[in-house]
Amino acid sequence: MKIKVKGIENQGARGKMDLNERSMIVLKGIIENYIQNSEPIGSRTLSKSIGFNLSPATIRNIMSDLAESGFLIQTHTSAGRVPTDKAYRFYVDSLSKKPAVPEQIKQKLSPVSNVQGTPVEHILSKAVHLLAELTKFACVVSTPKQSVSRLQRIELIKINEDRILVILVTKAGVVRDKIIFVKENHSQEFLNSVTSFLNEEFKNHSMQEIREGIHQSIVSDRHRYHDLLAHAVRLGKKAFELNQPGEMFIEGQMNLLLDSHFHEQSSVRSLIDAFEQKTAIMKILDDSMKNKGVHIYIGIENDYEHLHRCSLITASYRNKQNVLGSIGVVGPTSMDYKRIISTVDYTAKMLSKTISEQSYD
Amino acid sequence: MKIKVKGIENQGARGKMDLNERSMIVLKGIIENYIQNSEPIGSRTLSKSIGFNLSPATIRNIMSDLAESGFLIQTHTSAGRVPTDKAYRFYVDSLSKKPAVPEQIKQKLSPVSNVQGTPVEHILSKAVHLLAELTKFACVVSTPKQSVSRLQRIELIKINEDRILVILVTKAGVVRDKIIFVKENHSQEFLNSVTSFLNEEFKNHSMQEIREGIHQSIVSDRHRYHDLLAHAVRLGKKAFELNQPGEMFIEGQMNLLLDSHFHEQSSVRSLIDAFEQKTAIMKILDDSMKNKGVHIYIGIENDYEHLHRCSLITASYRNKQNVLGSIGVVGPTSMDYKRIISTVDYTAKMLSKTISEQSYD
DNA sequence: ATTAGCACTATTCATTAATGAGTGCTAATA
DNA sequence: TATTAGCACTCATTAATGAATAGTGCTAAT
Repeated sequence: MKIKVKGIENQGARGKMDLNERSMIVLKGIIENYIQNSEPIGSRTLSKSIGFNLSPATIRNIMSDLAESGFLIQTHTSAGRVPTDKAYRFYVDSLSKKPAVPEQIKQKLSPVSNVQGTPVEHILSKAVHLLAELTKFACVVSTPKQSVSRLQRIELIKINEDRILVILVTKAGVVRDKIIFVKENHSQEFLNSVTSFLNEEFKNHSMQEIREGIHQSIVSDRHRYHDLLAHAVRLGKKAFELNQPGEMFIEGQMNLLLDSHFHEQSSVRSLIDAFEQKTAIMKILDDSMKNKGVHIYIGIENDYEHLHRCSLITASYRNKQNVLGSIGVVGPTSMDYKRIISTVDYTAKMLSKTISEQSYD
Repeated sequence: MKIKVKGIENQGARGKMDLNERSMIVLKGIIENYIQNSEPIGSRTLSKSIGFNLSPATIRNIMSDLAESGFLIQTHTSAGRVPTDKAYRFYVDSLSKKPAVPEQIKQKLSPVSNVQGTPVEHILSKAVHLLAELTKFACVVSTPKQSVSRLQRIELIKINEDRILVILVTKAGVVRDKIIFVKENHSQEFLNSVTSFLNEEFKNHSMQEIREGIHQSIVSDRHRYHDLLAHAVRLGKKAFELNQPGEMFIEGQMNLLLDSHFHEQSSVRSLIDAFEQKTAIMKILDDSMKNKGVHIYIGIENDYEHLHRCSLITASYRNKQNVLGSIGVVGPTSMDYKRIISTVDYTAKMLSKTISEQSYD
């Protein structure tokens, strides 16, 4: 991932820098210009706009080298050169890790924290909405993962002879419900016993732990409960089964189709597919939950082919205990990385703060 | 809304029909062709495609009349004519109210009914997803209205000294949660008393009724409860306050931008705006809940200016007791009304059936 | 009342030429 | 030896032109 330059080691007239560094400047110049204007810049214009005193011809040589080592490509013979994914990768790696967040953006995102007693889903959807408005790209957020979140409370409510409504409240403040079907006709009183047993036993444990431990935990308590026990095992098992796939909110998809980089028929189809299937983007969001900080997936780095012309900037959000989910931006590879990275980072932090305050601890 | 024709009353050679009826046939022909091909049809081609033996010249005269009475417009002097909103209105009004649903569509929608124990939101999102896939337009569905749905159960769960989690379960199978903030530090036991009081008092009542009646109902019971009462009033009031705006799921927005009718810059902007704001579409969905059956809003008939180039086809869905919400399609005014109407109608019915089965009765 | 025929109009498409941005190479330069 | 000026070349974009086409409107004949 290092820049490769033709093997000339001479220090230039201005002493300070070798060729290597100089070509980095040129590359950066090209990238930033392309990000701004979405069109290739010529050697002449670049030679003026760049701080250095370099003639167009020299820049042409450098550009030629950069093209050879895979940082630039030409769409046709006499067109300017355009950055490749490799170039963007170099660019974002060279950015200082913590870009400042403009005050204006902070202002616009402030409504996220202004949510007394709203369900987590609403906070998420507000956040992703604002993010889309700010970035003018498509934005996604995954809802808190059930498996890692810890149990605050479980309720079993009898619906009729064979149906029980299960409500799971997690520490993260997420309420999940589902219906389970049973063969025996339990009374609500009986369900209440089971409920308090399950609450007592499993409060503060993660869903994952509960699913894994429910059998043995109950078995070890066998002498305490009798008839209750067998049923509690059965009900609990069903209740804690997670059968809901992770959800995802999407906003601003239409912004993408407006973007000049996706004007071709084929790109549009790809995008529609990517957002219709959801699984690919979901996987990336899941992946980004593994490590802290902002994650950047540039073009071809995405496993999913339909996203090869996109970059994704994601960051996980969390409460005090756990990483819960991820929020991110999907845009063209030529997006303004500085701005988007800082915005996503800030949004994720706001989200974490807000949700932590709402969490049930 | 009647067709206006130049006042010639003579019965033609083929006897059966006067001019009025004949021009209707012509109009219908133009509309159906335009729906199919998205481009104006000429008098010559139309004269062949139409069943009648009418010369192009005659058709031109008729078209001229239709244009004069506002059913057709010309984009430029020598172009074919294109149907106006008025024409589409005539067209859908002339359709038999119950078009058949193709078996293929029924097949594709069958997954909607295949949902053991899934929350209503998931059913809705699956339905709207499939509808978008089928119609290739943008589709929307509103979540069940809180106000009309009847209470199945309320739960009050203590979170900490000043926060209580309220869970409302409605007969429709919707679970809503929110946190309320209180000044007094109630024990969970106390909350349990309040809970069972509220459940006993208000089960099977609509949220609307509860909100209106909570005061007097409790007052009339004053002699039964003492300290409990004052608090129950306070808590209940907060608990049943609806502070969540109606939600809406959207799918397939991107399909619209692919459509040739929205290729102009300005149309695209309008669409993005309409889907970003949501309120306008939400209002239409709400409106369509008032009456049974399929509702059709054509172009200019929509109050919201940004939707003037769209038609909306909506239908409400319900459980056994109440109308809950609406599902609909947003497409160009030149959509294939026959197909879309029957598809939306069928989807709404499937949805009603599925949700009724899941409802808690 | 209907229709054939013709003049008229506007779009669309392909062709052409002019323009211009940008590169690659070579020879001159510091 | 690195840099630069100069020039030829390529390719895309644009505008202008003209032919072909689809369609109407009107008038006169049926």
